[in-house]
Parts: sequence; structure tokens; C-alpha cells
Amino acid sequence: MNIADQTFPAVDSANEDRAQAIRDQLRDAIVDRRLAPGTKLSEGEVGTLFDVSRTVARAALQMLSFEGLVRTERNRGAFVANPSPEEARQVFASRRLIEPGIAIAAAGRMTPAHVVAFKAQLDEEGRFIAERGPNARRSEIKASGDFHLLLASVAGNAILQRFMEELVARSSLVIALYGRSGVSSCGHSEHMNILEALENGNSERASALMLHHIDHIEADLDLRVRSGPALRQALEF
Amino acid sequence: MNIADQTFPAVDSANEDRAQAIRDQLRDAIVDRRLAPGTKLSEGEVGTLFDVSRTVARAALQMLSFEGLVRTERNRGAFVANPSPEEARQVFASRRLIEPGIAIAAAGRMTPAHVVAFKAQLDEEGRFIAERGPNARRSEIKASGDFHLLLASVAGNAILQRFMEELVARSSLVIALYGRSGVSSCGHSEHMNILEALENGNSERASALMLHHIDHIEADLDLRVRSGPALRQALEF
DNA sequence: TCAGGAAAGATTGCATACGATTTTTGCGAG
DNA sequence: CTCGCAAAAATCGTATGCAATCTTTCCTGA
Repeated sequence: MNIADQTFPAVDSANEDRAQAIRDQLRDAIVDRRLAPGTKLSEGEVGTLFDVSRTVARAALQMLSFEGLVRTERNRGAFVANPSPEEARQVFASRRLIEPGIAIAAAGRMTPAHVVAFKAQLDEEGRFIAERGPNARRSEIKASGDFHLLLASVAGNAILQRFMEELVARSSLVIALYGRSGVSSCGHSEHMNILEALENGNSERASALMLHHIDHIEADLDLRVRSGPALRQALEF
Repeated sequence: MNIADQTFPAVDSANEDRAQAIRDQLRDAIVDRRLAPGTKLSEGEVGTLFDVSRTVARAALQMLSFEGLVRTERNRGAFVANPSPEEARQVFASRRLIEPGIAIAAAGRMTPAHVVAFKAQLDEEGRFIAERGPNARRSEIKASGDFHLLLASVAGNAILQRFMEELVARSSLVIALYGRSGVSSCGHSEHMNILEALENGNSERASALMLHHIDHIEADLDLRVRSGPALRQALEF
């Protein structure tokens, strides 16, 4: 897959940092799997596509590299990250450690407005599950991640929220790479159960459900190394 | 305090990325409080001091900004972060969530070599506590942080390790800003207790001790807003 | 036919240049 | 003496140029 095969909507919010806007669009493209793992992201090409200089494109790529979505090699350039099974395990180990605590914090801060936002979020999630086709599946993965991001924002800790943004993005990559078929609908119902616990202020239950939920997501992955990791890396698949 | 008042050792590891080396040195300077919170870090000055162009200096500052050690304002530049009490609370809330889990993971992976490294670390910590003067106190804060970083490296999760690097660095800033006097010696004994639990493979105890340890560190802070946060921010102190 | 290697092309790392924005300085009116 | 405003200086955001490095192509000799 070549980056030039894709089209990106124009950068609109002009007042904000342009590099940040480019980073956001590239991140969406990676998380949505419009950009396959291993894809080369050359500074020149990114710059041309977004109509900025290499300087700005480079800054955007550097940001993505910090988030672990892009791997950069000196004098070789930037590539969409291709997480190894070990990295995948570490992503989920991190989530198991952090997200139950996030759920507890969020349970203590839920307002009616939050509940409304969650319901809307879950509705959208359900719509994508009902649809078929690879596009719907992409949106489904993204929507599923958005549930967790919404939860993190409710928890009210900006630092943990940023950690979760990174972990969710990397999870999407991992799921796209190693996911089997149909955990998603199951995940949807788990999201609904978590919301119910949050609504009732039952933080312990929300936390426990979250832990199981993460376990289920990871259990649906096939993290066995396929043909020897050295070969995979050498071929950049 | 002006950045030019300080001297930095020369960048030695030439093969590595220069921006990264500059970031590391600036981070040390911030964590050691050789650079006071609020200090302006202008691209030109950093570039001149390290004998690189603004391009490289800018990249280093961008990295520090991602870690939360530096705050950048568009068209105004970069400043050493000046965490608010609320940010300080979030830092420690994050550590309370993450570090007990790190301790559990580390307990299951301790080797004799690790124990030796910990003992050396604690020895050094003890030496700085015995010494007097502001320089020793700086080294003491840094050494105390290094204990937690060593623990994170033993835990074997690169993602969590990076999170901890950020949290420990920000904690050092917070302690320098809001710390009262003498928790340090107390912290040292707590570190020794944690190591003992780790040596015995008693993960539950290590985890509980770690949680209390973090509570103690935070309890030693004075997080009351002093003269109105708006004034402080306006004056950039 | 195929391996080896040199040359051409592409891409990155870094420095520098220039317009835009902010901050400081200097000066005159009140 | 102080306040306000305009000019000067400093600093940032971004584009572009050049050298270094990597990749690809293509030619030669076995």
C-alpha cells in the first residue's frame, strides 16, 4: 500500500498548529488501517500531500514516533509501526494496569451529561456493527476505541488521558494486525455493561468489568509468531 | 535564572541522535533544578549552547514538551514547565495507579543481578542523604527517582517504563516546587523495605509498600495554592 | 546467466534564510 | 514622572538548499 493511494481531507483548523493537524490525520489513517503497518511515510511525500514543507511534515512524524505509531530509523525514514506480538502484549498489560483505575475514577465523576455522551457513543458503535464491509469494520474498531477514550476523559486526569490515547491507538494497530474475527459485538455488550455500572456509581463493578473486557480483547488476538520474527522484520511485514 | 548561566557537559555520544542527547541533558538540568520552572528556553540560545542549529534545538524542545517537562506557547517559545497543584495531584494519582502494578511485575522478574544493581542504587542514595548542601539535595532527588526508574526497567514493559520516565521526571519538578523538607530519609528507608519485599518475591507486600511510599511522598508536598494561581502564572514563577 | 560493484537517484539530517509575530526600547504628550 | 504608542530588536514558524547516507539501477566480468 502506498501513501499516495489515499486522499486526506484538507487541513481546516488553520489557526492551530499545522503539524498537529497533520499528525491527527495521519493517526486516524493509521488507526483506521488506511495506512498499513510498515508503510513508508517519507517526509517529502507527506509534505506534498498536505501542502507543507518537509519541516512541518517531519514534526508531525516525530510526534507519531513518540506515540509509538510510527517507527523511525536514522537516515532511512519513518514507517507505520508494525508492533511485534511482544509489543502487543505490553500494550495490553499496560491497559490492564491503567484502565480499571480509570474506570474507578470515572465512576466517581459521572454526570448526566456524560451518560448522554456515552449513550450516543454506544449507539454509533452499534450502527457500525450492524453494517458490513471492511469500511464498517474500520469504523467499528475506531468507535470501540473512542469508548475507552471517552471514559478516560471523564476520569479527569489529563496525564492518564494522554497515556490512554496512546494505548488505544496502538491497540487499534494491534487488533488490525493480530485480531481474529468477531470479538467486536461481544465488546459492544461489554461496553454497555460497563456504562451501566458507571451510571450506578458502582465503581468496583465497572473496574472488574473493564479488566475482563481487556482480557477478552486480548484473548481474541492471535499473538503466536508466524514465520519467525527475524524474517518478518527483515521483510517489514 | 538564565539558561546561559549554566554549563552543560559536551555531547559525547556522537553517533546517536543529537537532538536526543540535548533532550537528555536539558531533562537532567530541569529535574536537577539547575533550570528553574518558568525559565525561557529559546531555540536560538539552546542551539548556541549545544552548538547546533535551531532545527535540532527545536526538536529537542519538542520532545521535552511531549514529556510535559516543557510548555510551549505558539510564537512565544518554550519554558520549563511550572506544574500547578492540580497537575501535581494528577502526576501522583497516575503513579498510584501504575507503580504498584510495576512493583508486582518486577517482583516476578528479579534476578540476583537486579538485586546487586538495586543495592548499589540505594547505597548511592544513602550517600547523598548523608551529605549536606543544595547540590547533595539535588542529587538526592534524582537518585530517589532513579530507584523508581530501575524498578520500572526490571518490570520488563517498555511502554510502562516510558510512562514512568515521564512521571518520575515530572515528580522531581513537583517535589522541587512544592516539597517541604525532610521526607527524603524516610523515603530511603521505604525504598529499602520495598527492595526487601522484592528480593523475597513478596509481590503483594512490595506493591502495598509502594502505594504507601507514593502516598508519603505526596503527603510531604504543600499543594495549597499560595497567592492565587492566576498571579503566579502571569508572573511565570 | 548471475554475482559484484560503481554510478545515478532518492531521501534524510541539518543549517540557513526570510516573513510573521511578539517583546522590548525609546520618545513625546499629558 | 508616568502613560501610550511607534519603531527596533528579538524570536518564532516555515521553506529551501546542501551534504551525507541510503537505495536502486545498470553495467561488467566471470
